[in-house]
Amino acid sequence: MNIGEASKASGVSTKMIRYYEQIKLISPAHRTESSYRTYTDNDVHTLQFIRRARDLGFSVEQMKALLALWRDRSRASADVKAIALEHIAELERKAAAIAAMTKTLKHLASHCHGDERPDCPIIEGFAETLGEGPGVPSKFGLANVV
Amino acid sequence: MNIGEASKASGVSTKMIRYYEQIKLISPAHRTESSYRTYTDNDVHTLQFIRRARDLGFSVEQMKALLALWRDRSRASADVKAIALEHIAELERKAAAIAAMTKTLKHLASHCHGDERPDCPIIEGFAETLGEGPGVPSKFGLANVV
DNA sequence: CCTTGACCTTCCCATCATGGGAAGGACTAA
DNA sequence: TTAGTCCTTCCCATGATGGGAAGGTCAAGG
Repeated sequence: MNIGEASKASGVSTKMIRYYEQIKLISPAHRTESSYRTYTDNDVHTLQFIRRARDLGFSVEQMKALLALWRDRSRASADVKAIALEHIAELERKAAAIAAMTKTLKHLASHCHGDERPDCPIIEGFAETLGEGPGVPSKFGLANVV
Repeated sequence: MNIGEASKASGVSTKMIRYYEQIKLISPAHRTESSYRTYTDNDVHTLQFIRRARDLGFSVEQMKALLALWRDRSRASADVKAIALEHIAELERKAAAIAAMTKTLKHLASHCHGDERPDCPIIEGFAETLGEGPGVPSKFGLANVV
């Protein structure tokens, strides 16, 4: 089948299928004489696998590892579980960061009248020095999580 | 003061200060004769404002709006609150998406022995057709949230 | 047989916020 | 004066995704 049909069958856009091929997440599709990509049911199966992993938030790198483990029938289930647990930890870290932001914002918002008057604890909270000193010089601040 | 000092004082990297100037989030810094950027305490205050808003997950666009409201002493607190509430809603949407992924993954992982044996419900869960049909053709799948 | 429309191809660009690094100029302390 | 640290601009990379242009291919219907 053509790339469009494979896309519909797998739920992965044609753009992404070509991209996944380019970055070698999947092997190059067979081509017709006129260089159209063709896909087998097996290829679609792989694409579905990718879509499900992606929908669970796995990165391309993690999916590469998962695909390799999927194909390796003799691998230990512990190998798969390790990737999953690591990803769960990552998700929980992000959830915690989001929860912290939400909590702070809700706190500020709850003290804001939200009417026509100008005084607003939210914006004052951003403006006031809260004794934090120099900010976290981290490569990955809270913002990257959102 | 120079950009390096302003960076340390505000917690915003020099790279980002220049970037924020470029995209007009902040106004162009004054320059010395040798075209070094110089910053006043007031400029640093603005940068701190930006850093705090950023740490709470606001986008550059939202920060533009917040800065304008900050400077406008006659604006209604409702205007600020609206932005904050919208952002809270966005954060909660992301938190929900992450929670859904985490739940699914934990469920799969809990049924995986995690030993040397090859059978693994996690990877089988990705591989099996679960009757989902064509995937969500959305521009923004779950994955974008992470 | 030819046209039309839907598909396919590759290539380049944009997103968002951030950092890396190179090449070269400016300043400061010894 | 020299060494070292700062500054400047410019270009490139990230990750996963989409948009769109320019042009080739294919199938159905007149």
